[in-house]
Amino acid sequence: MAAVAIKLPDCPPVDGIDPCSRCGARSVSVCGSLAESGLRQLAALADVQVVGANEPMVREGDSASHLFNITSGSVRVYKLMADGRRQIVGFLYTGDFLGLATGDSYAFSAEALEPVTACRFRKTEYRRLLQEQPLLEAALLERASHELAAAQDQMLLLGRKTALERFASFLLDTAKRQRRTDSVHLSMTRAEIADYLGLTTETVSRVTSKLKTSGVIRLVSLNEIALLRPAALAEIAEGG
Amino acid sequence: MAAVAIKLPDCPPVDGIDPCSRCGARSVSVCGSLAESGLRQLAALADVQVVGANEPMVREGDSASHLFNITSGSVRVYKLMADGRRQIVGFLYTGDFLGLATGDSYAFSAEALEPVTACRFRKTEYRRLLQEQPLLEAALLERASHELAAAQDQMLLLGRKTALERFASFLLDTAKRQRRTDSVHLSMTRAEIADYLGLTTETVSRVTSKLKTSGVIRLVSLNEIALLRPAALAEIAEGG
DNA sequence: GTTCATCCTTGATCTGCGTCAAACAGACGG
DNA sequence: CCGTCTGTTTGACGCAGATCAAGGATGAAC
Repeated sequence: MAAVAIKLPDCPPVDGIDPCSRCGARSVSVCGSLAESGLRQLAALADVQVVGANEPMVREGDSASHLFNITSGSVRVYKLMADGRRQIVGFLYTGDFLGLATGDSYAFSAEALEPVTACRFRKTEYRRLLQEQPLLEAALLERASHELAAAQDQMLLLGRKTALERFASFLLDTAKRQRRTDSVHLSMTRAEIADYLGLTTETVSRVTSKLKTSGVIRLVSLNEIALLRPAALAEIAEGG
Repeated sequence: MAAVAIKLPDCPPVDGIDPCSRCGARSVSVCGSLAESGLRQLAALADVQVVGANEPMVREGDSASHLFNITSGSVRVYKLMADGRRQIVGFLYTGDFLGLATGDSYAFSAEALEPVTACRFRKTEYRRLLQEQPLLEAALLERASHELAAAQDQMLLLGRKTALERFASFLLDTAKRQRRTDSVHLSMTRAEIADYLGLTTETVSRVTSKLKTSGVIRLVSLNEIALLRPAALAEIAEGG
């Protein structure tokens, strides 16, 4: 089934009942930078989109007509080579923005990892709004800066870290993004972790076992990992 | 010797003789987005900095007090691990902006590859100017988007490409940034190329020889490579 | 509960690139 | 011109992680 896009009714100017004001993602999104009036303008441009697990949101090469703000769920963003090699360039969660690194056409594909809701904007309309809302533009620039810094961390990881260091870094980073310190929930498969870390499924499985055996982590379930010794994990992640 | 920073005299409001209007980098920099008045404001904030080859511009961990616009020369931007492993996350050339991916402190070091001139700005002052000059902010956001897309390409390269594919990609990308199609000038050493591509000096040397032997490139000198068959190089870069 | 499909783990073997080592080539000062 | 220094190239060998292969766990459908 294709992703569903529902056009919201134009927001009536009644404080407190527009969709954004009740949106749980607002505090962690770029739209959190906007005041009432700006928020109403933004809401007027938004399609609320519901995407089922493993359904596509954008496809590499397609004309980059839309931008997205993830309001719940998680997303894999990846690039493919002609022979099928895949590099996942990021996982997105509630509050993340999809479409920053975009020219005329998308340079990546994005699919829901688990059911996703997102606000979808026409790029042209969003651009126009940015001109009127410098706070939103500043928030986007801030977000882009953080993503760029994260991308540089990932380059260090992919270019210079060992398999064990990569996985340790991944666990810590994911925990941090989930605002947790002693456990991580993994909404992706081992194969997806591998394609994010520049490894294979087997290697991810092996380093998981290694950390388990050495008492640094514990598998509560397949997707839930307890970080028993976060400091040791950090030490490993930095090559210590 | 430490980098020299010269404070420019406040620009007199005489058209045509302020430093920016004669700056060769303007057309390829974010400041190209500014009109006369904005440009004068920007010039008033700028220190013109001259940095000798291999001298530092920013050091990882230092408080991120300045931003830079490279007006000539080239720069290596890199991250280090505790044991000395280095990942070069980018090479900067004329027109490039240094400091986008920056929080409170620099997450990378940057050093001149060859003698560099740059406009240096206090971050606090630059931020204030951004609020008054939405065109500049938009240009920066645009720049950040491009860098993010480039970072994703680099993740694919580091995570999934072979040594030969990495080097071919590097040659094409560098040629493109130099607006050339049939030759590349390399202002960095083999070791620096290696640290950019997640390889070793020896491997870079070996793949260079391989491309040379197969007639795809020719070494005009150590730093000047002729691209004899650019299409073949592109094919290799994409894994074809 | 049973069946099926998907995902995960573990073991054996292979290989691309790293490591170690040595010769070679420009650049520069004297 | 020669010696020195730094950077590059090439060869021999080793290893981290890929590949190949086989079981084991998990969960959804019925």
